[in-house]
Amino acid sequence: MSKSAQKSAAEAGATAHPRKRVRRTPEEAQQLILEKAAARLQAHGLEGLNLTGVADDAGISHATIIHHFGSSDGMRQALAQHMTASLLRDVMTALQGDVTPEALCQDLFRTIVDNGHARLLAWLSVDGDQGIAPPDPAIQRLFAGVIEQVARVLHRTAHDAQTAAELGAKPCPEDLVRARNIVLLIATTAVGLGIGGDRLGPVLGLADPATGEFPAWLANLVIRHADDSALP
Amino acid sequence: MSKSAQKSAAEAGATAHPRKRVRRTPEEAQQLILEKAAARLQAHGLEGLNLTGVADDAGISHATIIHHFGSSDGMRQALAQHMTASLLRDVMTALQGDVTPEALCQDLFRTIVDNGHARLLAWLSVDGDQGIAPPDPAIQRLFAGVIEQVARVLHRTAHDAQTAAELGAKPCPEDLVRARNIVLLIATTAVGLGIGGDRLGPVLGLADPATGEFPAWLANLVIRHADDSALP
DNA sequence: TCCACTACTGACAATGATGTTAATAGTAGC
DNA sequence: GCTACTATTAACATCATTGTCAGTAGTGGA
Repeated sequence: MSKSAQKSAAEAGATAHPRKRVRRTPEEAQQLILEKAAARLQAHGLEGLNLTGVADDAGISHATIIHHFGSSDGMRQALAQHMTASLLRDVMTALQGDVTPEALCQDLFRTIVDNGHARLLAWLSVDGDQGIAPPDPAIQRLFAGVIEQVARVLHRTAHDAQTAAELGAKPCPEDLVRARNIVLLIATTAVGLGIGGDRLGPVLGLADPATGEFPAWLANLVIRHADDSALP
Repeated sequence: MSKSAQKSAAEAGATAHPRKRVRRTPEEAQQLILEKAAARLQAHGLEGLNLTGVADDAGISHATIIHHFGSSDGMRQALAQHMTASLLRDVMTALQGDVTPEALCQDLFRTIVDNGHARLLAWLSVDGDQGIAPPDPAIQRLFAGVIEQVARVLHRTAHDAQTAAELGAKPCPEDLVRARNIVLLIATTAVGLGIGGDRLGPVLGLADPATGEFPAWLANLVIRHADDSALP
């Protein structure tokens, strides 16, 4: 039981001096808290994502976190939304650039596994007071953008039509349907890898599923299937 | 916060009578505990999977669980192995029967989502003292069997060779490689769906990802790709 | 300068989970 | 029946975390 890594440099002195107060705007305070929370998640896993731990790292009292997020669960929900949005923005950028699907999958899986997105989502799903909160509108828009962009890539791959005009045009409905399925597949796979990949891989004879050849295989599978029609 | 559903019928009287003791063999006791634990997991989610809760449901004291499994974490590890083995046996049976891949995927996903396999794995990965324990030899064998059987199905689909002789033969190495990837893909997807499927689906415009057409789409994608060669 | 507002804090209470221990009670073997 | 063994138990001790509350201290606006 690795119940270490608590309490940062704060309160090293013997006599408990009242802490020097720093007054921030609510936005600044929330930003600071989410920053430290994300760092703790990555460094110590989810058990490090508690009020006192995050508060210590941020140099504030845990009551302050409750003040801003309402509860411990509120903090984690906010962090999940924060991380998801950031991740989706990265994916969007990659999709708009000239990153190959293989490279995108590899990057995405590695990021999710390393940064703990999957585990945070898992925690919320498992222990959260209200499960995973419904994504806010900004995240919904980001997802919609990713789907649309994937549909464009599918269309391009299938028809070899690379003119700027066609790429800018609205994707056709069939491509959108495929894109939805593909995004769901990639997202769920990423979460699954983040949770059980390190155990599942060795059992299946695949050393490091999140960074080995599996992501490339998956990307290839999805892309090559792009020009197939729907179910027979 | 549904913090109810604690304490079963036990100890309803005012005066705390000493509990009637039932002495079981260790196997019986462990069986009973795992049974009640699985039921609690399905009914109340993971927060119901604690010593006192399971003990109350089983009509025993929580110290008994510690006696048999060493710790709270030990109980959950054992439950994970128990459920995984049971699930793999079901998959094996389905693969050996004449179940279509689409139906198999749908069944598998629904089972995992409903029974909480994914969430339990998630918990172990997230909060477990030692993460997810390495699968025991029995589970390793089950996985190997599933991979081999999937390889056979791939071979059959690709070459249309349905003679009993060919089906019984050892699968060729390329089929095995594909089977490994496919099993990993299906497994991680199942876990991902169990964790975030209910939130992810609506966002992506897919109502019920675990039981809708997504599983069939995925099975189809995997099977139709079976005769493709490796990465280009 | 003063004042209202609120971000912030320390101390406390409540909770609930986990694990330990010494004692108790079934049960198998003699 | 007696005894050794151990499954089982109640009570206790520990611990972490969460949340509350009344008071404190920065800060912007008058």
